[in-house]
Amino acid sequence: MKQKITLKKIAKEFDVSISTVSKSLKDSHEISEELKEKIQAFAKYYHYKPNSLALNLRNQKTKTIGIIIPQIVHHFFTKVISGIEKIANEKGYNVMICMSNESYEKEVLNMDMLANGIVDGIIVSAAKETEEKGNYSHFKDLVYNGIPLVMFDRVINEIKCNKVLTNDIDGGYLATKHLIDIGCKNIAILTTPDYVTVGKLRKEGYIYALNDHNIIINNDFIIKVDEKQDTEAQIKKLFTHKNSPDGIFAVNEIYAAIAMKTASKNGFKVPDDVSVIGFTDGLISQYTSPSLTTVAQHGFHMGQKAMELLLNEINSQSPEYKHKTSIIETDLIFRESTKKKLNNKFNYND
Amino acid sequence: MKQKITLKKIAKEFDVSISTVSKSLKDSHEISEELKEKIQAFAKYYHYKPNSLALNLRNQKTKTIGIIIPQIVHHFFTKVISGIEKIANEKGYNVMICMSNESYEKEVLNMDMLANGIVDGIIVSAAKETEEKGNYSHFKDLVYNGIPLVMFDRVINEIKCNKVLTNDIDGGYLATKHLIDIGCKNIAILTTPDYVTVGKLRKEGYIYALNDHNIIINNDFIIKVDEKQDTEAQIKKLFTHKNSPDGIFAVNEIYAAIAMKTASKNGFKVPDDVSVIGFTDGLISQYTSPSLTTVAQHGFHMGQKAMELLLNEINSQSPEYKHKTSIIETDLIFRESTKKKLNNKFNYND
DNA sequence: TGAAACAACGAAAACGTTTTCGTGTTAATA
DNA sequence: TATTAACACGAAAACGTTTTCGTTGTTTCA
Repeated sequence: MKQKITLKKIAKEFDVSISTVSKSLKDSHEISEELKEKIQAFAKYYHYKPNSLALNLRNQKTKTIGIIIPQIVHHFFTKVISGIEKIANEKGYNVMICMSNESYEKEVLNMDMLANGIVDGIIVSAAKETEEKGNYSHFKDLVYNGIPLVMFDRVINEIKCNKVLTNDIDGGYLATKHLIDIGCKNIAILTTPDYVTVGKLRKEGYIYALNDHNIIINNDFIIKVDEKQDTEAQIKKLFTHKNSPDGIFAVNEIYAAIAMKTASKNGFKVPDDVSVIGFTDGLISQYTSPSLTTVAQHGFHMGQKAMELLLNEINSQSPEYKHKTSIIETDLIFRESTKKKLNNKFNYND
Repeated sequence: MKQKITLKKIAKEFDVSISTVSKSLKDSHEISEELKEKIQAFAKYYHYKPNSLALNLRNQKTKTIGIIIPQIVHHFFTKVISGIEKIANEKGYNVMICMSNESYEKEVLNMDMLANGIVDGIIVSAAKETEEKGNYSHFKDLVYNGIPLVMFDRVINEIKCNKVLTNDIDGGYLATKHLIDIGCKNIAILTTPDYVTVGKLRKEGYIYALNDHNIIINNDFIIKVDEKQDTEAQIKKLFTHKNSPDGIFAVNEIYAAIAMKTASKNGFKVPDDVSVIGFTDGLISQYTSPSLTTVAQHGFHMGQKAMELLLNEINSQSPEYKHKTSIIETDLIFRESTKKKLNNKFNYND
């Protein structure tokens, strides 16, 4: 591999000192116009670019931030990344993305790697395994070392850092209430095991909504999907029961899509026999048919907010920076997988 | 922000030299057991980790590779990233992902940024704008500077570097031939403008297949989707024509999904009235209904291959490394959006 | 003519490592 | 007792920058 051109090499070429070259390229008044021009021309010809590593080392900052996400093949996370990247770019920052693949060990590894000087701050969404294990010492170390940190979506309460989260409870409530509003009586939920915080919270919203409307919770209608098993088989139970649901709230769009397919296969029409509502406004929701009514999570906005909070902390000089938590509200997007609202009587709740 | 612990600080603490500390932490035999233990304990207590920037600068390599992709909210690209990341990880490399957002300028910017020492090699898929402009000097500079480079999917022929590409012509051929095989006579294609190479190639495959089966090309059936306009409106023309297609080949899954919706809206049933086949096996293809027959592009595999080629070049000492081109074949995935193959007569082509 | 000002450049430190090559002390050997 | 080996450590260079603070040699002014 060809050797890159450096200040030292230019210096040798003109038989001057490194300082002189550096100053010339910065157009310093200390250097004669004549010499400057020659050096600048030479540098340009050889495409001289200062070595970033050296600069970063000297400046003790890299203008790079790190992101650790559980998965990259995931619409929501890529939306968040886009949001982060937009703000980062506007402020002259670069972005380094790492994947934990939902593994605790990889999350720790990535964090160690990022924390050793190569980034000015870190944005992370916790791996499922981390949430399951409950071992958060790597986050604590990060905070202890004073490295700016923002957690988003899958945040950990006991870590003192900036946080950006979806109002999951409210989202779950909204979704469930919408099913109630359109006349559903038997409302099921497809959720995750409780250690996945967002699933748990969305389920709480579901329960609040049912309680508020005096609907009795039916535990047969709460399906905690185990992803190690066959998802469809677990959902199928809903339709083979004696009383099947007329509304389904899925905490993500994959579960919603599978629910719609499973419903069809078992002779239930969406939305006539059963209304389905999802969470996260991804591609599936838009392009499946019937298209999916869903709770929009505004991932792009979350990313922007996360980056803003991170920049705040990075640029804050004060040693006892005050961490912020930003809650992003959800919105319902009405599409074809839920029945239209009944308009033949007044709805005092509106 | 708290100051990070460094060799220098440890050295001062024990009133020894930096070298002694460094050697102690590397468990060098040159240092007495007694001192080593003390220093190691101290370092561990304060979570000492060598500064990566300093190490990278010294070693003249970073064990990091850069990826530049046009978009991140895109199933195929995230699949490729996963593949790259898997191999990278196995070999102890980290991955830095940048987005060009299909912009030539951002592509150049990202490349300049990566090329200044912070990565050992770069994997890139060109932005649409770059393909449109035809200005490839940033790639040439990279190669000129001897920085290992792999291009994938959207590759540029005249750049001398490693390449990984989908057999797009063959994929287009396969898709079209399948439509012919199931009995379609009027086959339309939804493609991109010609400057998007992959779209152009897939269209070529389409044309080859039609020619091979003596079907006359109908220019009304070749829709080059202009994404600045309303996509659905452009597709709708197909169904309002006097003779509408009974088969549609879409060069990506979004176009396919929109085609299916548009067909439905205009009273055409999929697959009974019109069979639809897509390209790229993404989430939409799997979860839409009817689920989409599609040409699988094997993004994960492409990513793995790209990383392997890159590592080959990085680890190659020889100055005139021989670049390789790896072509990844496509596969048809049969689902519900195309009619079943007719089995009532022998098909000698099978 | 002497001091002061200025122009044009170089030396060196600093960022944090690793590693080669000393160097001084003690112990073993001839 | 003189030489050598082993031991335990330090100095310094190197990676590539930037920047502060000299250090020259020339010019200006009283």
